[in-house]
Amino acid sequence: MYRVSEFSEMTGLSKETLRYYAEVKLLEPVYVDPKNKYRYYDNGSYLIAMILARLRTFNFTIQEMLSVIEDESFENLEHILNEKKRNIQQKIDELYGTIDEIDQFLLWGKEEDEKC
Amino acid sequence: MYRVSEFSEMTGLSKETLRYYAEVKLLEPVYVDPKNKYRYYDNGSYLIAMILARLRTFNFTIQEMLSVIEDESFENLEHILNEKKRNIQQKIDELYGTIDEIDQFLLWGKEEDEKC
DNA sequence: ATTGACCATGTGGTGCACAACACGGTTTAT
DNA sequence: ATAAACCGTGTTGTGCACCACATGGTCAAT
Repeated sequence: MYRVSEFSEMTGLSKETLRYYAEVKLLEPVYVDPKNKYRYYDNGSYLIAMILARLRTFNFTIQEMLSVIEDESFENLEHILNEKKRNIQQKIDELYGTIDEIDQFLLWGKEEDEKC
Repeated sequence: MYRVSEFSEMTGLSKETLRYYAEVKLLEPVYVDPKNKYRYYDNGSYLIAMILARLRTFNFTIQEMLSVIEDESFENLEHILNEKKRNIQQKIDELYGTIDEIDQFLLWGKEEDEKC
């Protein structure tokens, strides 16, 4: 059983982040001392925290992470990750589209120059 | 000289957006009636509003638009647009990086499966 | 003169994921 | 016992680009 400070160092998630994750039911402490209200985490928490930290680097939102966690067996994790990949690809396509638009705009500027 | 409502319809920028753009000195009305405080725009404003609307579709931030507008001759516009293109390309590269990371994570999951 | 459409200002809210306090209680080490 | 280190809650702030009021004044047409 680890207290927040220790768990924070173990996982790389700040105390505030841990508190927030508990608040949004993303990663709740396994035990809360009724006297202190001190929150305790264990090795199971650690495993989940590691996954969450990873998902965060994949730009997962809290909602998306919740959908991963709610499925305790992680059966859908692969599916969700593939969906995420498609989302990212879509963003990439949009960005390429923006580059195209900028190119057209630049081209339009040149044409105007020629007219003058 | 156009009043906000008319100018809003002409440009596709909402009244609130116009007000906000005036506040941040991005597009100020050419004339403000001292009695009314009514704000008036003209054809010059229209040209600038069109450019701003365009830049907005290119995901320009207010600060970036300001840097475009401050240079009244638009001499640096081409340069700024090219810089923007590089920024976008960088974001695209990052997103591809994220896809790679997800792929590695998925691969790691498969290896774990094999061990079991 | 009255009604409806227009205008301005000021304030608060939006979404996201926390960070940064302040305040007060608790635990641990000396 | 005392001080340092830790813990909790609650509240506010952050950045961005607006949107949505509420309030009160103004303009145009009838």
